[in-house]
Amino acid sequence: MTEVRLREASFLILSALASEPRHGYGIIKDVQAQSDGAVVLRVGTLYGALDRLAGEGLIEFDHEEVVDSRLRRYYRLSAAGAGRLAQEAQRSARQAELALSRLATGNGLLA
Amino acid sequence: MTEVRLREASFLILSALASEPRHGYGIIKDVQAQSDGAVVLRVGTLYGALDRLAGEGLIEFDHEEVVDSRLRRYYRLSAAGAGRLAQEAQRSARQAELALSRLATGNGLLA
DNA sequence: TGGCATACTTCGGTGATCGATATATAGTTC
DNA sequence: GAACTATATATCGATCACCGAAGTATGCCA
Repeated sequence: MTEVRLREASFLILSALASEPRHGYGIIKDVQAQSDGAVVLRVGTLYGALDRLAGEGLIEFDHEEVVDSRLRRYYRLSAAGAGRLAQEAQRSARQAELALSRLATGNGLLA
Repeated sequence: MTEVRLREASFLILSALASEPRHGYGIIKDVQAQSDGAVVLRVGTLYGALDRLAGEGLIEFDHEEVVDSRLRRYYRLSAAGAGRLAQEAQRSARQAELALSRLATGNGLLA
């Protein structure tokens, strides 16, 4: 376990890129849509995380394009990023399942 | 979204207490067992988190006992903590499921 | 006697995220 | 045409959860 765990924001960014390459603002919108508006990814978090994730090789620069005179910089998930995301998602799912089963096992804590 | 999200360590602590009241060292052991040894909760993280979670009303002091001349301070999950854990676990499970389904939708990223 | 497991305390460091500010274009509403 | 919202990226100081390490102490086992 020297491996550093993914924070939630990083997880959501990788998840956003798992469906298709997206640009920064598109990632923010996807994360918001993904969670029914519950999770708002801050720009300060996003652009910092994008640099870091690219540095770790989990995402890659895809291409740039200009739409309505505005630059869009697209990123895609790398193979390493996909593997990492899959691993984290499985771990996360196991933890969630365990927590829910423990809560359900009549300890009277849940109404 | 003013609500602060649970970090992984805090989630695992609440999950450990979801089955029964435990003392600090017992929580560390449970988290380790929960994850087949993959997640090691550090003592510095634990005792800090315990104070914080108690301050937020998510866990409560249960009782103290002395076993083999060593003090054990037990904590239990509060009703608020159980609700919060359930909510976080459901959100986490949804996110994990979505990420996995996106990865599986033939983007060629996963071998 | 030395080592390992148990058990809690404290505290400095780090880094991911927050929150705010900045710049710029396009479209909408009054 | 002024004001506002949405789109789009950049930057930077502050915060705080978590890490990592060291300390104190007891009991058990070889």
